[in-house]
Amino acid sequence: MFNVLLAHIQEKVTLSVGDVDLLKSFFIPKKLRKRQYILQEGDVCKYLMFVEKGLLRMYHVDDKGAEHMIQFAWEGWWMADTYSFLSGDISQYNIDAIEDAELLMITLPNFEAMLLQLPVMERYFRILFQNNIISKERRLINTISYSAEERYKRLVAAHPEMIQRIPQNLIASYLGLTPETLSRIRKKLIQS
Amino acid sequence: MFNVLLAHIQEKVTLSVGDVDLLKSFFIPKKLRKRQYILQEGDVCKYLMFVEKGLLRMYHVDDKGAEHMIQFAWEGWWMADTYSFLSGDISQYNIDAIEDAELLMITLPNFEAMLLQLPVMERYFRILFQNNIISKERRLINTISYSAEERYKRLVAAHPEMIQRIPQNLIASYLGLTPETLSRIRKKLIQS
DNA sequence: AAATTCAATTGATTTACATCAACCCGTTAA
DNA sequence: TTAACGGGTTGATGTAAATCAATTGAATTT
Repeated sequence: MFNVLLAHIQEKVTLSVGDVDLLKSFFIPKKLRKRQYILQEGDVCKYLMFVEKGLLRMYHVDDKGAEHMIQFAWEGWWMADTYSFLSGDISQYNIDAIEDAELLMITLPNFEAMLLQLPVMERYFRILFQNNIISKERRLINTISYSAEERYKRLVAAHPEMIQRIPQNLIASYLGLTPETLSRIRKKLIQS
Repeated sequence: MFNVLLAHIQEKVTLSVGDVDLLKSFFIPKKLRKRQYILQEGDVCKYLMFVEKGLLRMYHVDDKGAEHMIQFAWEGWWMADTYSFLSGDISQYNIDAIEDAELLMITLPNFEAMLLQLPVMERYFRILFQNNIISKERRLINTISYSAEERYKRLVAAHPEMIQRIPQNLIASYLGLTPETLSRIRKKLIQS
């Protein structure tokens, strides 16, 4: 159950055997069926979630009812509305499962306790957040600087796994496009 | 010289008098004139920079020579190409001064030494990076989900200081717009 | 104070992408 | 076995924002 999480942490920092047991005690395991919500707009995001298995998406629904994909997370990724989780304010976002999933979840009180009792986890999360900033920045540059076609090509180059695993209409939304536009772009790229 | 930085850190964590002296020793002060580069595309970002005074911008230049503003930083903000700084790879970005500036800079070796010698700074940077993720996520949602006019209105509401202090053509670029489009949006909003 | 550069505005035109609508295919389900 | 649904494609049309171009005004430099 904790295999993926422990591997992920031990890539970045060192844990003793005692640390591992203590660490595990802060988490709650949870299984999700495909299409099942774990966070809905208007609720507070009570957990930081690590994906042991499966695939999640976080998305925002705008005034016109259109969905905008913020993030995907599969094995080895964390997922949460960071702002809602840390502040306790209600979330603007939804999180649900694209594929059946197994999660390890931690509450804010447990997260804070964990950081105090296992100071090495401050380092783990600092590094994790660092990397997160880098990838968010990249994505932002891409959306601001490039055309739809270039954005898609860059995504294929940078994250081919995403293209394979995630339905095309969700990829379109992630790129800030309609499904029709992405379909036409792909057609054009295949032909040339 | 260290007033703004120390206040910023002590908002988030507690430093002893000894800590403060040690902390200061890791930083290099630097003054920048308006228009002066501190990072150019193709160079490695050697420093994490804290702005004590003045105003900086980080931007990306695309294939067609167009500039895209990634971030602004004034008193109390950190600035760097995080990826280049941490990885040592060359940067795709430029950083220069919009107004004369005074910086406190730290190298990667000193950054790492600081985190080891002052573990409380792990916490400070974890919190800093957390907040950074939240604001990057917000900006991304805005660019993906809203029209040009709505994006501008949301920026005015969220960061009125930015509108006052930063030239309009740079704001346009930050929003992913041409200066002409932003000018027309403003005209329309003033009239109504 | 003249000259040069930089920033903002306005108008005319173009274009990338969205929207609307119909249709197809494969899966799930009644 | 026939609906019903989700996901993808294709075509016709609309529109928000980009591009191109000219003008004015501010700010720097000489």
